[in-house]
Amino acid sequence: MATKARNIQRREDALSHDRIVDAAIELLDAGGEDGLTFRALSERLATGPGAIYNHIADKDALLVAACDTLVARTLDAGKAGSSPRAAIRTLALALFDAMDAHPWMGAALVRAAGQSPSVRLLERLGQAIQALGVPRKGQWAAASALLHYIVGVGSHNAAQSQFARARGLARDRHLGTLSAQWAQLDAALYPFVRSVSAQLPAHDDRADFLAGIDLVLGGLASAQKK
Amino acid sequence: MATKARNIQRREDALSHDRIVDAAIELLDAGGEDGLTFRALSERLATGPGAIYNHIADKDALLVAACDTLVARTLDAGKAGSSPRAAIRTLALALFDAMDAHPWMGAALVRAAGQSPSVRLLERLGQAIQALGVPRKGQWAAASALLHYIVGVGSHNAAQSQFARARGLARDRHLGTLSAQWAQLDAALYPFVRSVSAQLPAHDDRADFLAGIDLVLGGLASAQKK
DNA sequence: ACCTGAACACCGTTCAAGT
DNA sequence: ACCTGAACACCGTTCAAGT
Repeated sequence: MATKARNIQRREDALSHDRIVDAAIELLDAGGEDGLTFRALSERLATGPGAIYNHIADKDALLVAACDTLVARTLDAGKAGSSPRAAIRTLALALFDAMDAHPWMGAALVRAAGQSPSVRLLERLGQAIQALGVPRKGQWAAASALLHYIVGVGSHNAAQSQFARARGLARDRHLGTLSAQWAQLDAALYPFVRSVSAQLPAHDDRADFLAGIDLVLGGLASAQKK
Repeated sequence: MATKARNIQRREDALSHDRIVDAAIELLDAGGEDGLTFRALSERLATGPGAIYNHIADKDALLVAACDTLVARTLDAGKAGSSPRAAIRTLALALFDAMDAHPWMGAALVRAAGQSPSVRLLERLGQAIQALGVPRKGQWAAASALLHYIVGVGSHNAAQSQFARARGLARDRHLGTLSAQWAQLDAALYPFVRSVSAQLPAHDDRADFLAGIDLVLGGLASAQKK
C-alpha cells in the first residue's frame, strides 16, 4: 500500500549485502565452509552467480562478513555488568558457544586477522583488561593473548568437527576412535598422550576452555601483585 | 658403484612419500597454501598428477604430512635441559619461529587437530607440564591451553602474512595501513583499539607471543601455590 | 606395482549483453 | 545501476591404458 512514498518500492526479492550474508550463514551452517558456493548461494537467492559481485568483493570478504555479523550478535548478547573478571569469562564462553554452534566461525576469524570481527573482539577484551587494572604497558599483550587463545580453541574445535563431518561420523564417535589411536601410540615416545587418552572422549571441551581462560587471568593477577 | 647389492638399484627419480612431501614443502614455502597444487607438484616431480595418489591419500593428508615433518624437525632441534619453565619457553619460541618461516604451518596445524603433528606437540607440552609439577588433574587442561594458544598465534600471524601477500604488500607496510585504519575507528566505540593502534606497526610479535606464554605459566604457578 | 595423462565434476570470477 | 548466465581459467580426483 505504501506505493506513494517516493520510490521505496524496491522489489521484495531485491539483492542486498545483508540478504546475501544471511543466506551465506545458512549455507555455512548447513554444509560447513565447503557448503558455501557462489552457485549454491545464487540459487538460494534466485539469481545468477555474477549478481553477487555487485554487492560483495569476493568469497573471502563474504566469509569475513558472515563471521562479523555473528561476532557482533554474540557481543551484543553478552552485555552484563559484574566484575571485569566475570565479564571476560562470560564473554569468552559466549564466543565458545557461538563457535561451537557455527563451526566455520573459528577459521573465518583467523582469516579475518586484523579485520572487523577480530577488531570488535579485541576492543571488548581490551576494555575488560583495562577494567581489570592491568597496567598500560601490558594491556595489548594481555588482550591479544586472550584473543589468540579464544580463536585457537575455536578453530581447533572447528577442525575436529569438520574432520568428523567429512567422514560422516558423529563427534563422540570420532573422539572415541581418536582416543583408541592415542592409546596405541608407542609408550616410550608418547607417555603423556597415552596417559591422557582415556579422558579424551569424556572430557568437557567447554570446561577446559574456561580453565585456559582462568590460567591467563591468574597469570595477570599474579603479575599485578608483584 | 654399489650395483651388486641385491636390488637396491631403484631409479634415481623414483617417487616416494618423502620426496613428495619435500617437494610440497618447497611449493608451500614459495607460494603459500595456494601454491600447493597437484599439477605444480607433479610437474616439479616430473610425473603426472595421478601418480601422487599412489603414495598419498589426498591433498589434506599431504598438507598434514608436510606440517608433521616440520613440527618433528622443530621438536628435534629444541632438546635442551634446564628448568621445565625454560623448556616450555624455548619450545614455544622454536614453534613460533618455524611458523613464522613457514606461514602455512599454522593453518595446517589447525587442520590436523588430533592428528600426528598436534599429538607430537601435545606430548612435549604435556611432559613439560608434568615436569613443572602441575597436579595430575590439571595437566590436560594446561597442556591443551598452551597448544591452543601457540596454534592460535601461529595461524593468526599466518593469516596476516597471507593477507599481505595476496595484496602484494610487505608485512610492515600492511601493518602500517592497518594501524591507520584502526586510528580512524569511532572513538566512542573503539577506545581501546584506537589507543593501541599507534604501537601496532612497531610492536614485536615474538615478544608478545612470549608474554602470553608467561601469562599461562604465571597462572599455573599461582594455582599451585594455593 | 607403479606411472601416465586425458577426462570428470566441480570451483571462483569475469564480462558482454540485457533491463 | 543492477542482473543474467555463458565462458574462462583453473581446481582435486579418477581411471583406463600403458610399462
